[in-house]
Amino acid sequence: MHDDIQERRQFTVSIASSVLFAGLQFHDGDRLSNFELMSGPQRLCSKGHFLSHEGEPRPDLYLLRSGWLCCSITTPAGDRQITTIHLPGDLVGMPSIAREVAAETISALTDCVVDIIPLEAFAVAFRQHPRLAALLYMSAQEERVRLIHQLTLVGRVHSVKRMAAFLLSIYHRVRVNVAGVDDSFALPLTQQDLGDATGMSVVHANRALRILRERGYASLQKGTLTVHDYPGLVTFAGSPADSKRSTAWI
Amino acid sequence: MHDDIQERRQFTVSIASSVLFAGLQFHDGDRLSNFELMSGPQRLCSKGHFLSHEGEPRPDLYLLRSGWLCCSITTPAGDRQITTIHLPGDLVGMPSIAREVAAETISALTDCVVDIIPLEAFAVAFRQHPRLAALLYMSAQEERVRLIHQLTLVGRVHSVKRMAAFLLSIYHRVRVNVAGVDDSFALPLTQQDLGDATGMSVVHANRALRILRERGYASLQKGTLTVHDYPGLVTFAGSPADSKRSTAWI
DNA sequence: CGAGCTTTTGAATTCCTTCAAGACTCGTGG
DNA sequence: CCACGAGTCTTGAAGGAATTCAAAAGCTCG
Repeated sequence: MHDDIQERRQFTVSIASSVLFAGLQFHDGDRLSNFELMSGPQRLCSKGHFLSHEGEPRPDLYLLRSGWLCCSITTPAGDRQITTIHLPGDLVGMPSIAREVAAETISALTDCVVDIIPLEAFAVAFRQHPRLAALLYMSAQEERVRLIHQLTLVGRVHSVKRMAAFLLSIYHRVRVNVAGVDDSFALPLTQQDLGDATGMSVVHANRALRILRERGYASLQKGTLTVHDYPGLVTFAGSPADSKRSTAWI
Repeated sequence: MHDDIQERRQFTVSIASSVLFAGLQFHDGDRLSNFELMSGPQRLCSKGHFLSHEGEPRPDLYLLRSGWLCCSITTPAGDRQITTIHLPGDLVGMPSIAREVAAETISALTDCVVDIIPLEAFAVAFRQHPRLAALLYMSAQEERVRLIHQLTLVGRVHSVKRMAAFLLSIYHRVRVNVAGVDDSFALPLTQQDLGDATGMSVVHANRALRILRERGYASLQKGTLTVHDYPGLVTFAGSPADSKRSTAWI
């Protein structure tokens, strides 16, 4: 199925959070226009504002063009759990597609630009572009794996290692997604956000960060995350190596 | 897109964990045979044994015919996090499809019968049965929502409510999936399993269950879960009401 | 330049885990 | 049929981990 590929095009747009499609190449017959049908009117969302709220009927779907977003859920007790961090190229809001009401609140960590994707685009994709549909499906599964790992982290790993693993997961995604990132990059998350993502209080998030800094693994200062000792951090976090993606069945 | 549906068929098989397709009806043109192409050789797995292990290359995909399965991840420290409970009708092992290596360990909570689904079946589904592919996609998104809720539970909800919400989530799934279930049904999970699923120790799981029993919400005895006060349990757990699924875009 | 958000630290408290030990259950083999 | 052992359930007690409370200092943006 792979062998007949002659002309290829490289995409730089990722589909669904955390899945970068840069490495994937499409048969030319698929055409870049597959993606075009998925773009709609643009929308701006400035830092701290919301794209949609949990419980809202018929939420839109977005393709994040620039900036960082995060998705979160608020408990009846008023606590917030951040479930996903979205980087440019991510498809945002997909989980709610199978529901009548938005499953998550989507908020902007920085100023953002998004395309609003018409629902109809997906119907077209599934009817007429099976390869694209299959890739969308794979990226949804990839996202499930990410959530499974996050769940394991939050449920079973102590705070400092948890913070280490979480920072690493973002670091990895940013490195693939964004050009010119070295050991240091802008991380637009407050310590409150880090706590809400890893399931700990702000105070404890701060202490976890301090320990990581003191041990020389990584430090977060003025919105910049610097990884001082990458191998050490990986060993300390004990996070499983990401295995490569397999697309053979498509 | 919906209007031209004349003859319908009702399926009783669910696709992907937690998503029951009983309520969905297919256009007759889709044919039940769409499902046939997804069934392969059967395999038995007796209680306590494993269908596949985390890290194993090229794991199989399964359709669970009877029995209960669970998927889990083991941390470097040796702790286990149960990520999903699978009921009959569930598609099991999908998250690993996008990886070269199994993301989860799949183990049998009871004696089980599964069909092994050839990978090729999915390629066929996406190429030739777009409606089926779209439904598979939706169920993957549904599963993401379930994971998001579980993550929120584990990260942000105190132990007793967490246990209550977890039991409720299983109760709901069992009620839709299995015929003849009333307020009482066999729950093949040990307290260790409940702890591993909700991110608490066995001892604490036991205490959480005791409190739920003492307050008259629900009790788990000899492998049977009995919900004594459903409305009370729902209120106590504070779990968000499941909104209906929307399939309009297909 | 001041208000509000964020970061940081200490101290007290609460929640949860670990350890330990006894009771119970269930399947197995004598 | 009973005894045994492994796994499960249950409870108490001690210790550890994370939260909450509180307060000060730093930052940022209008």
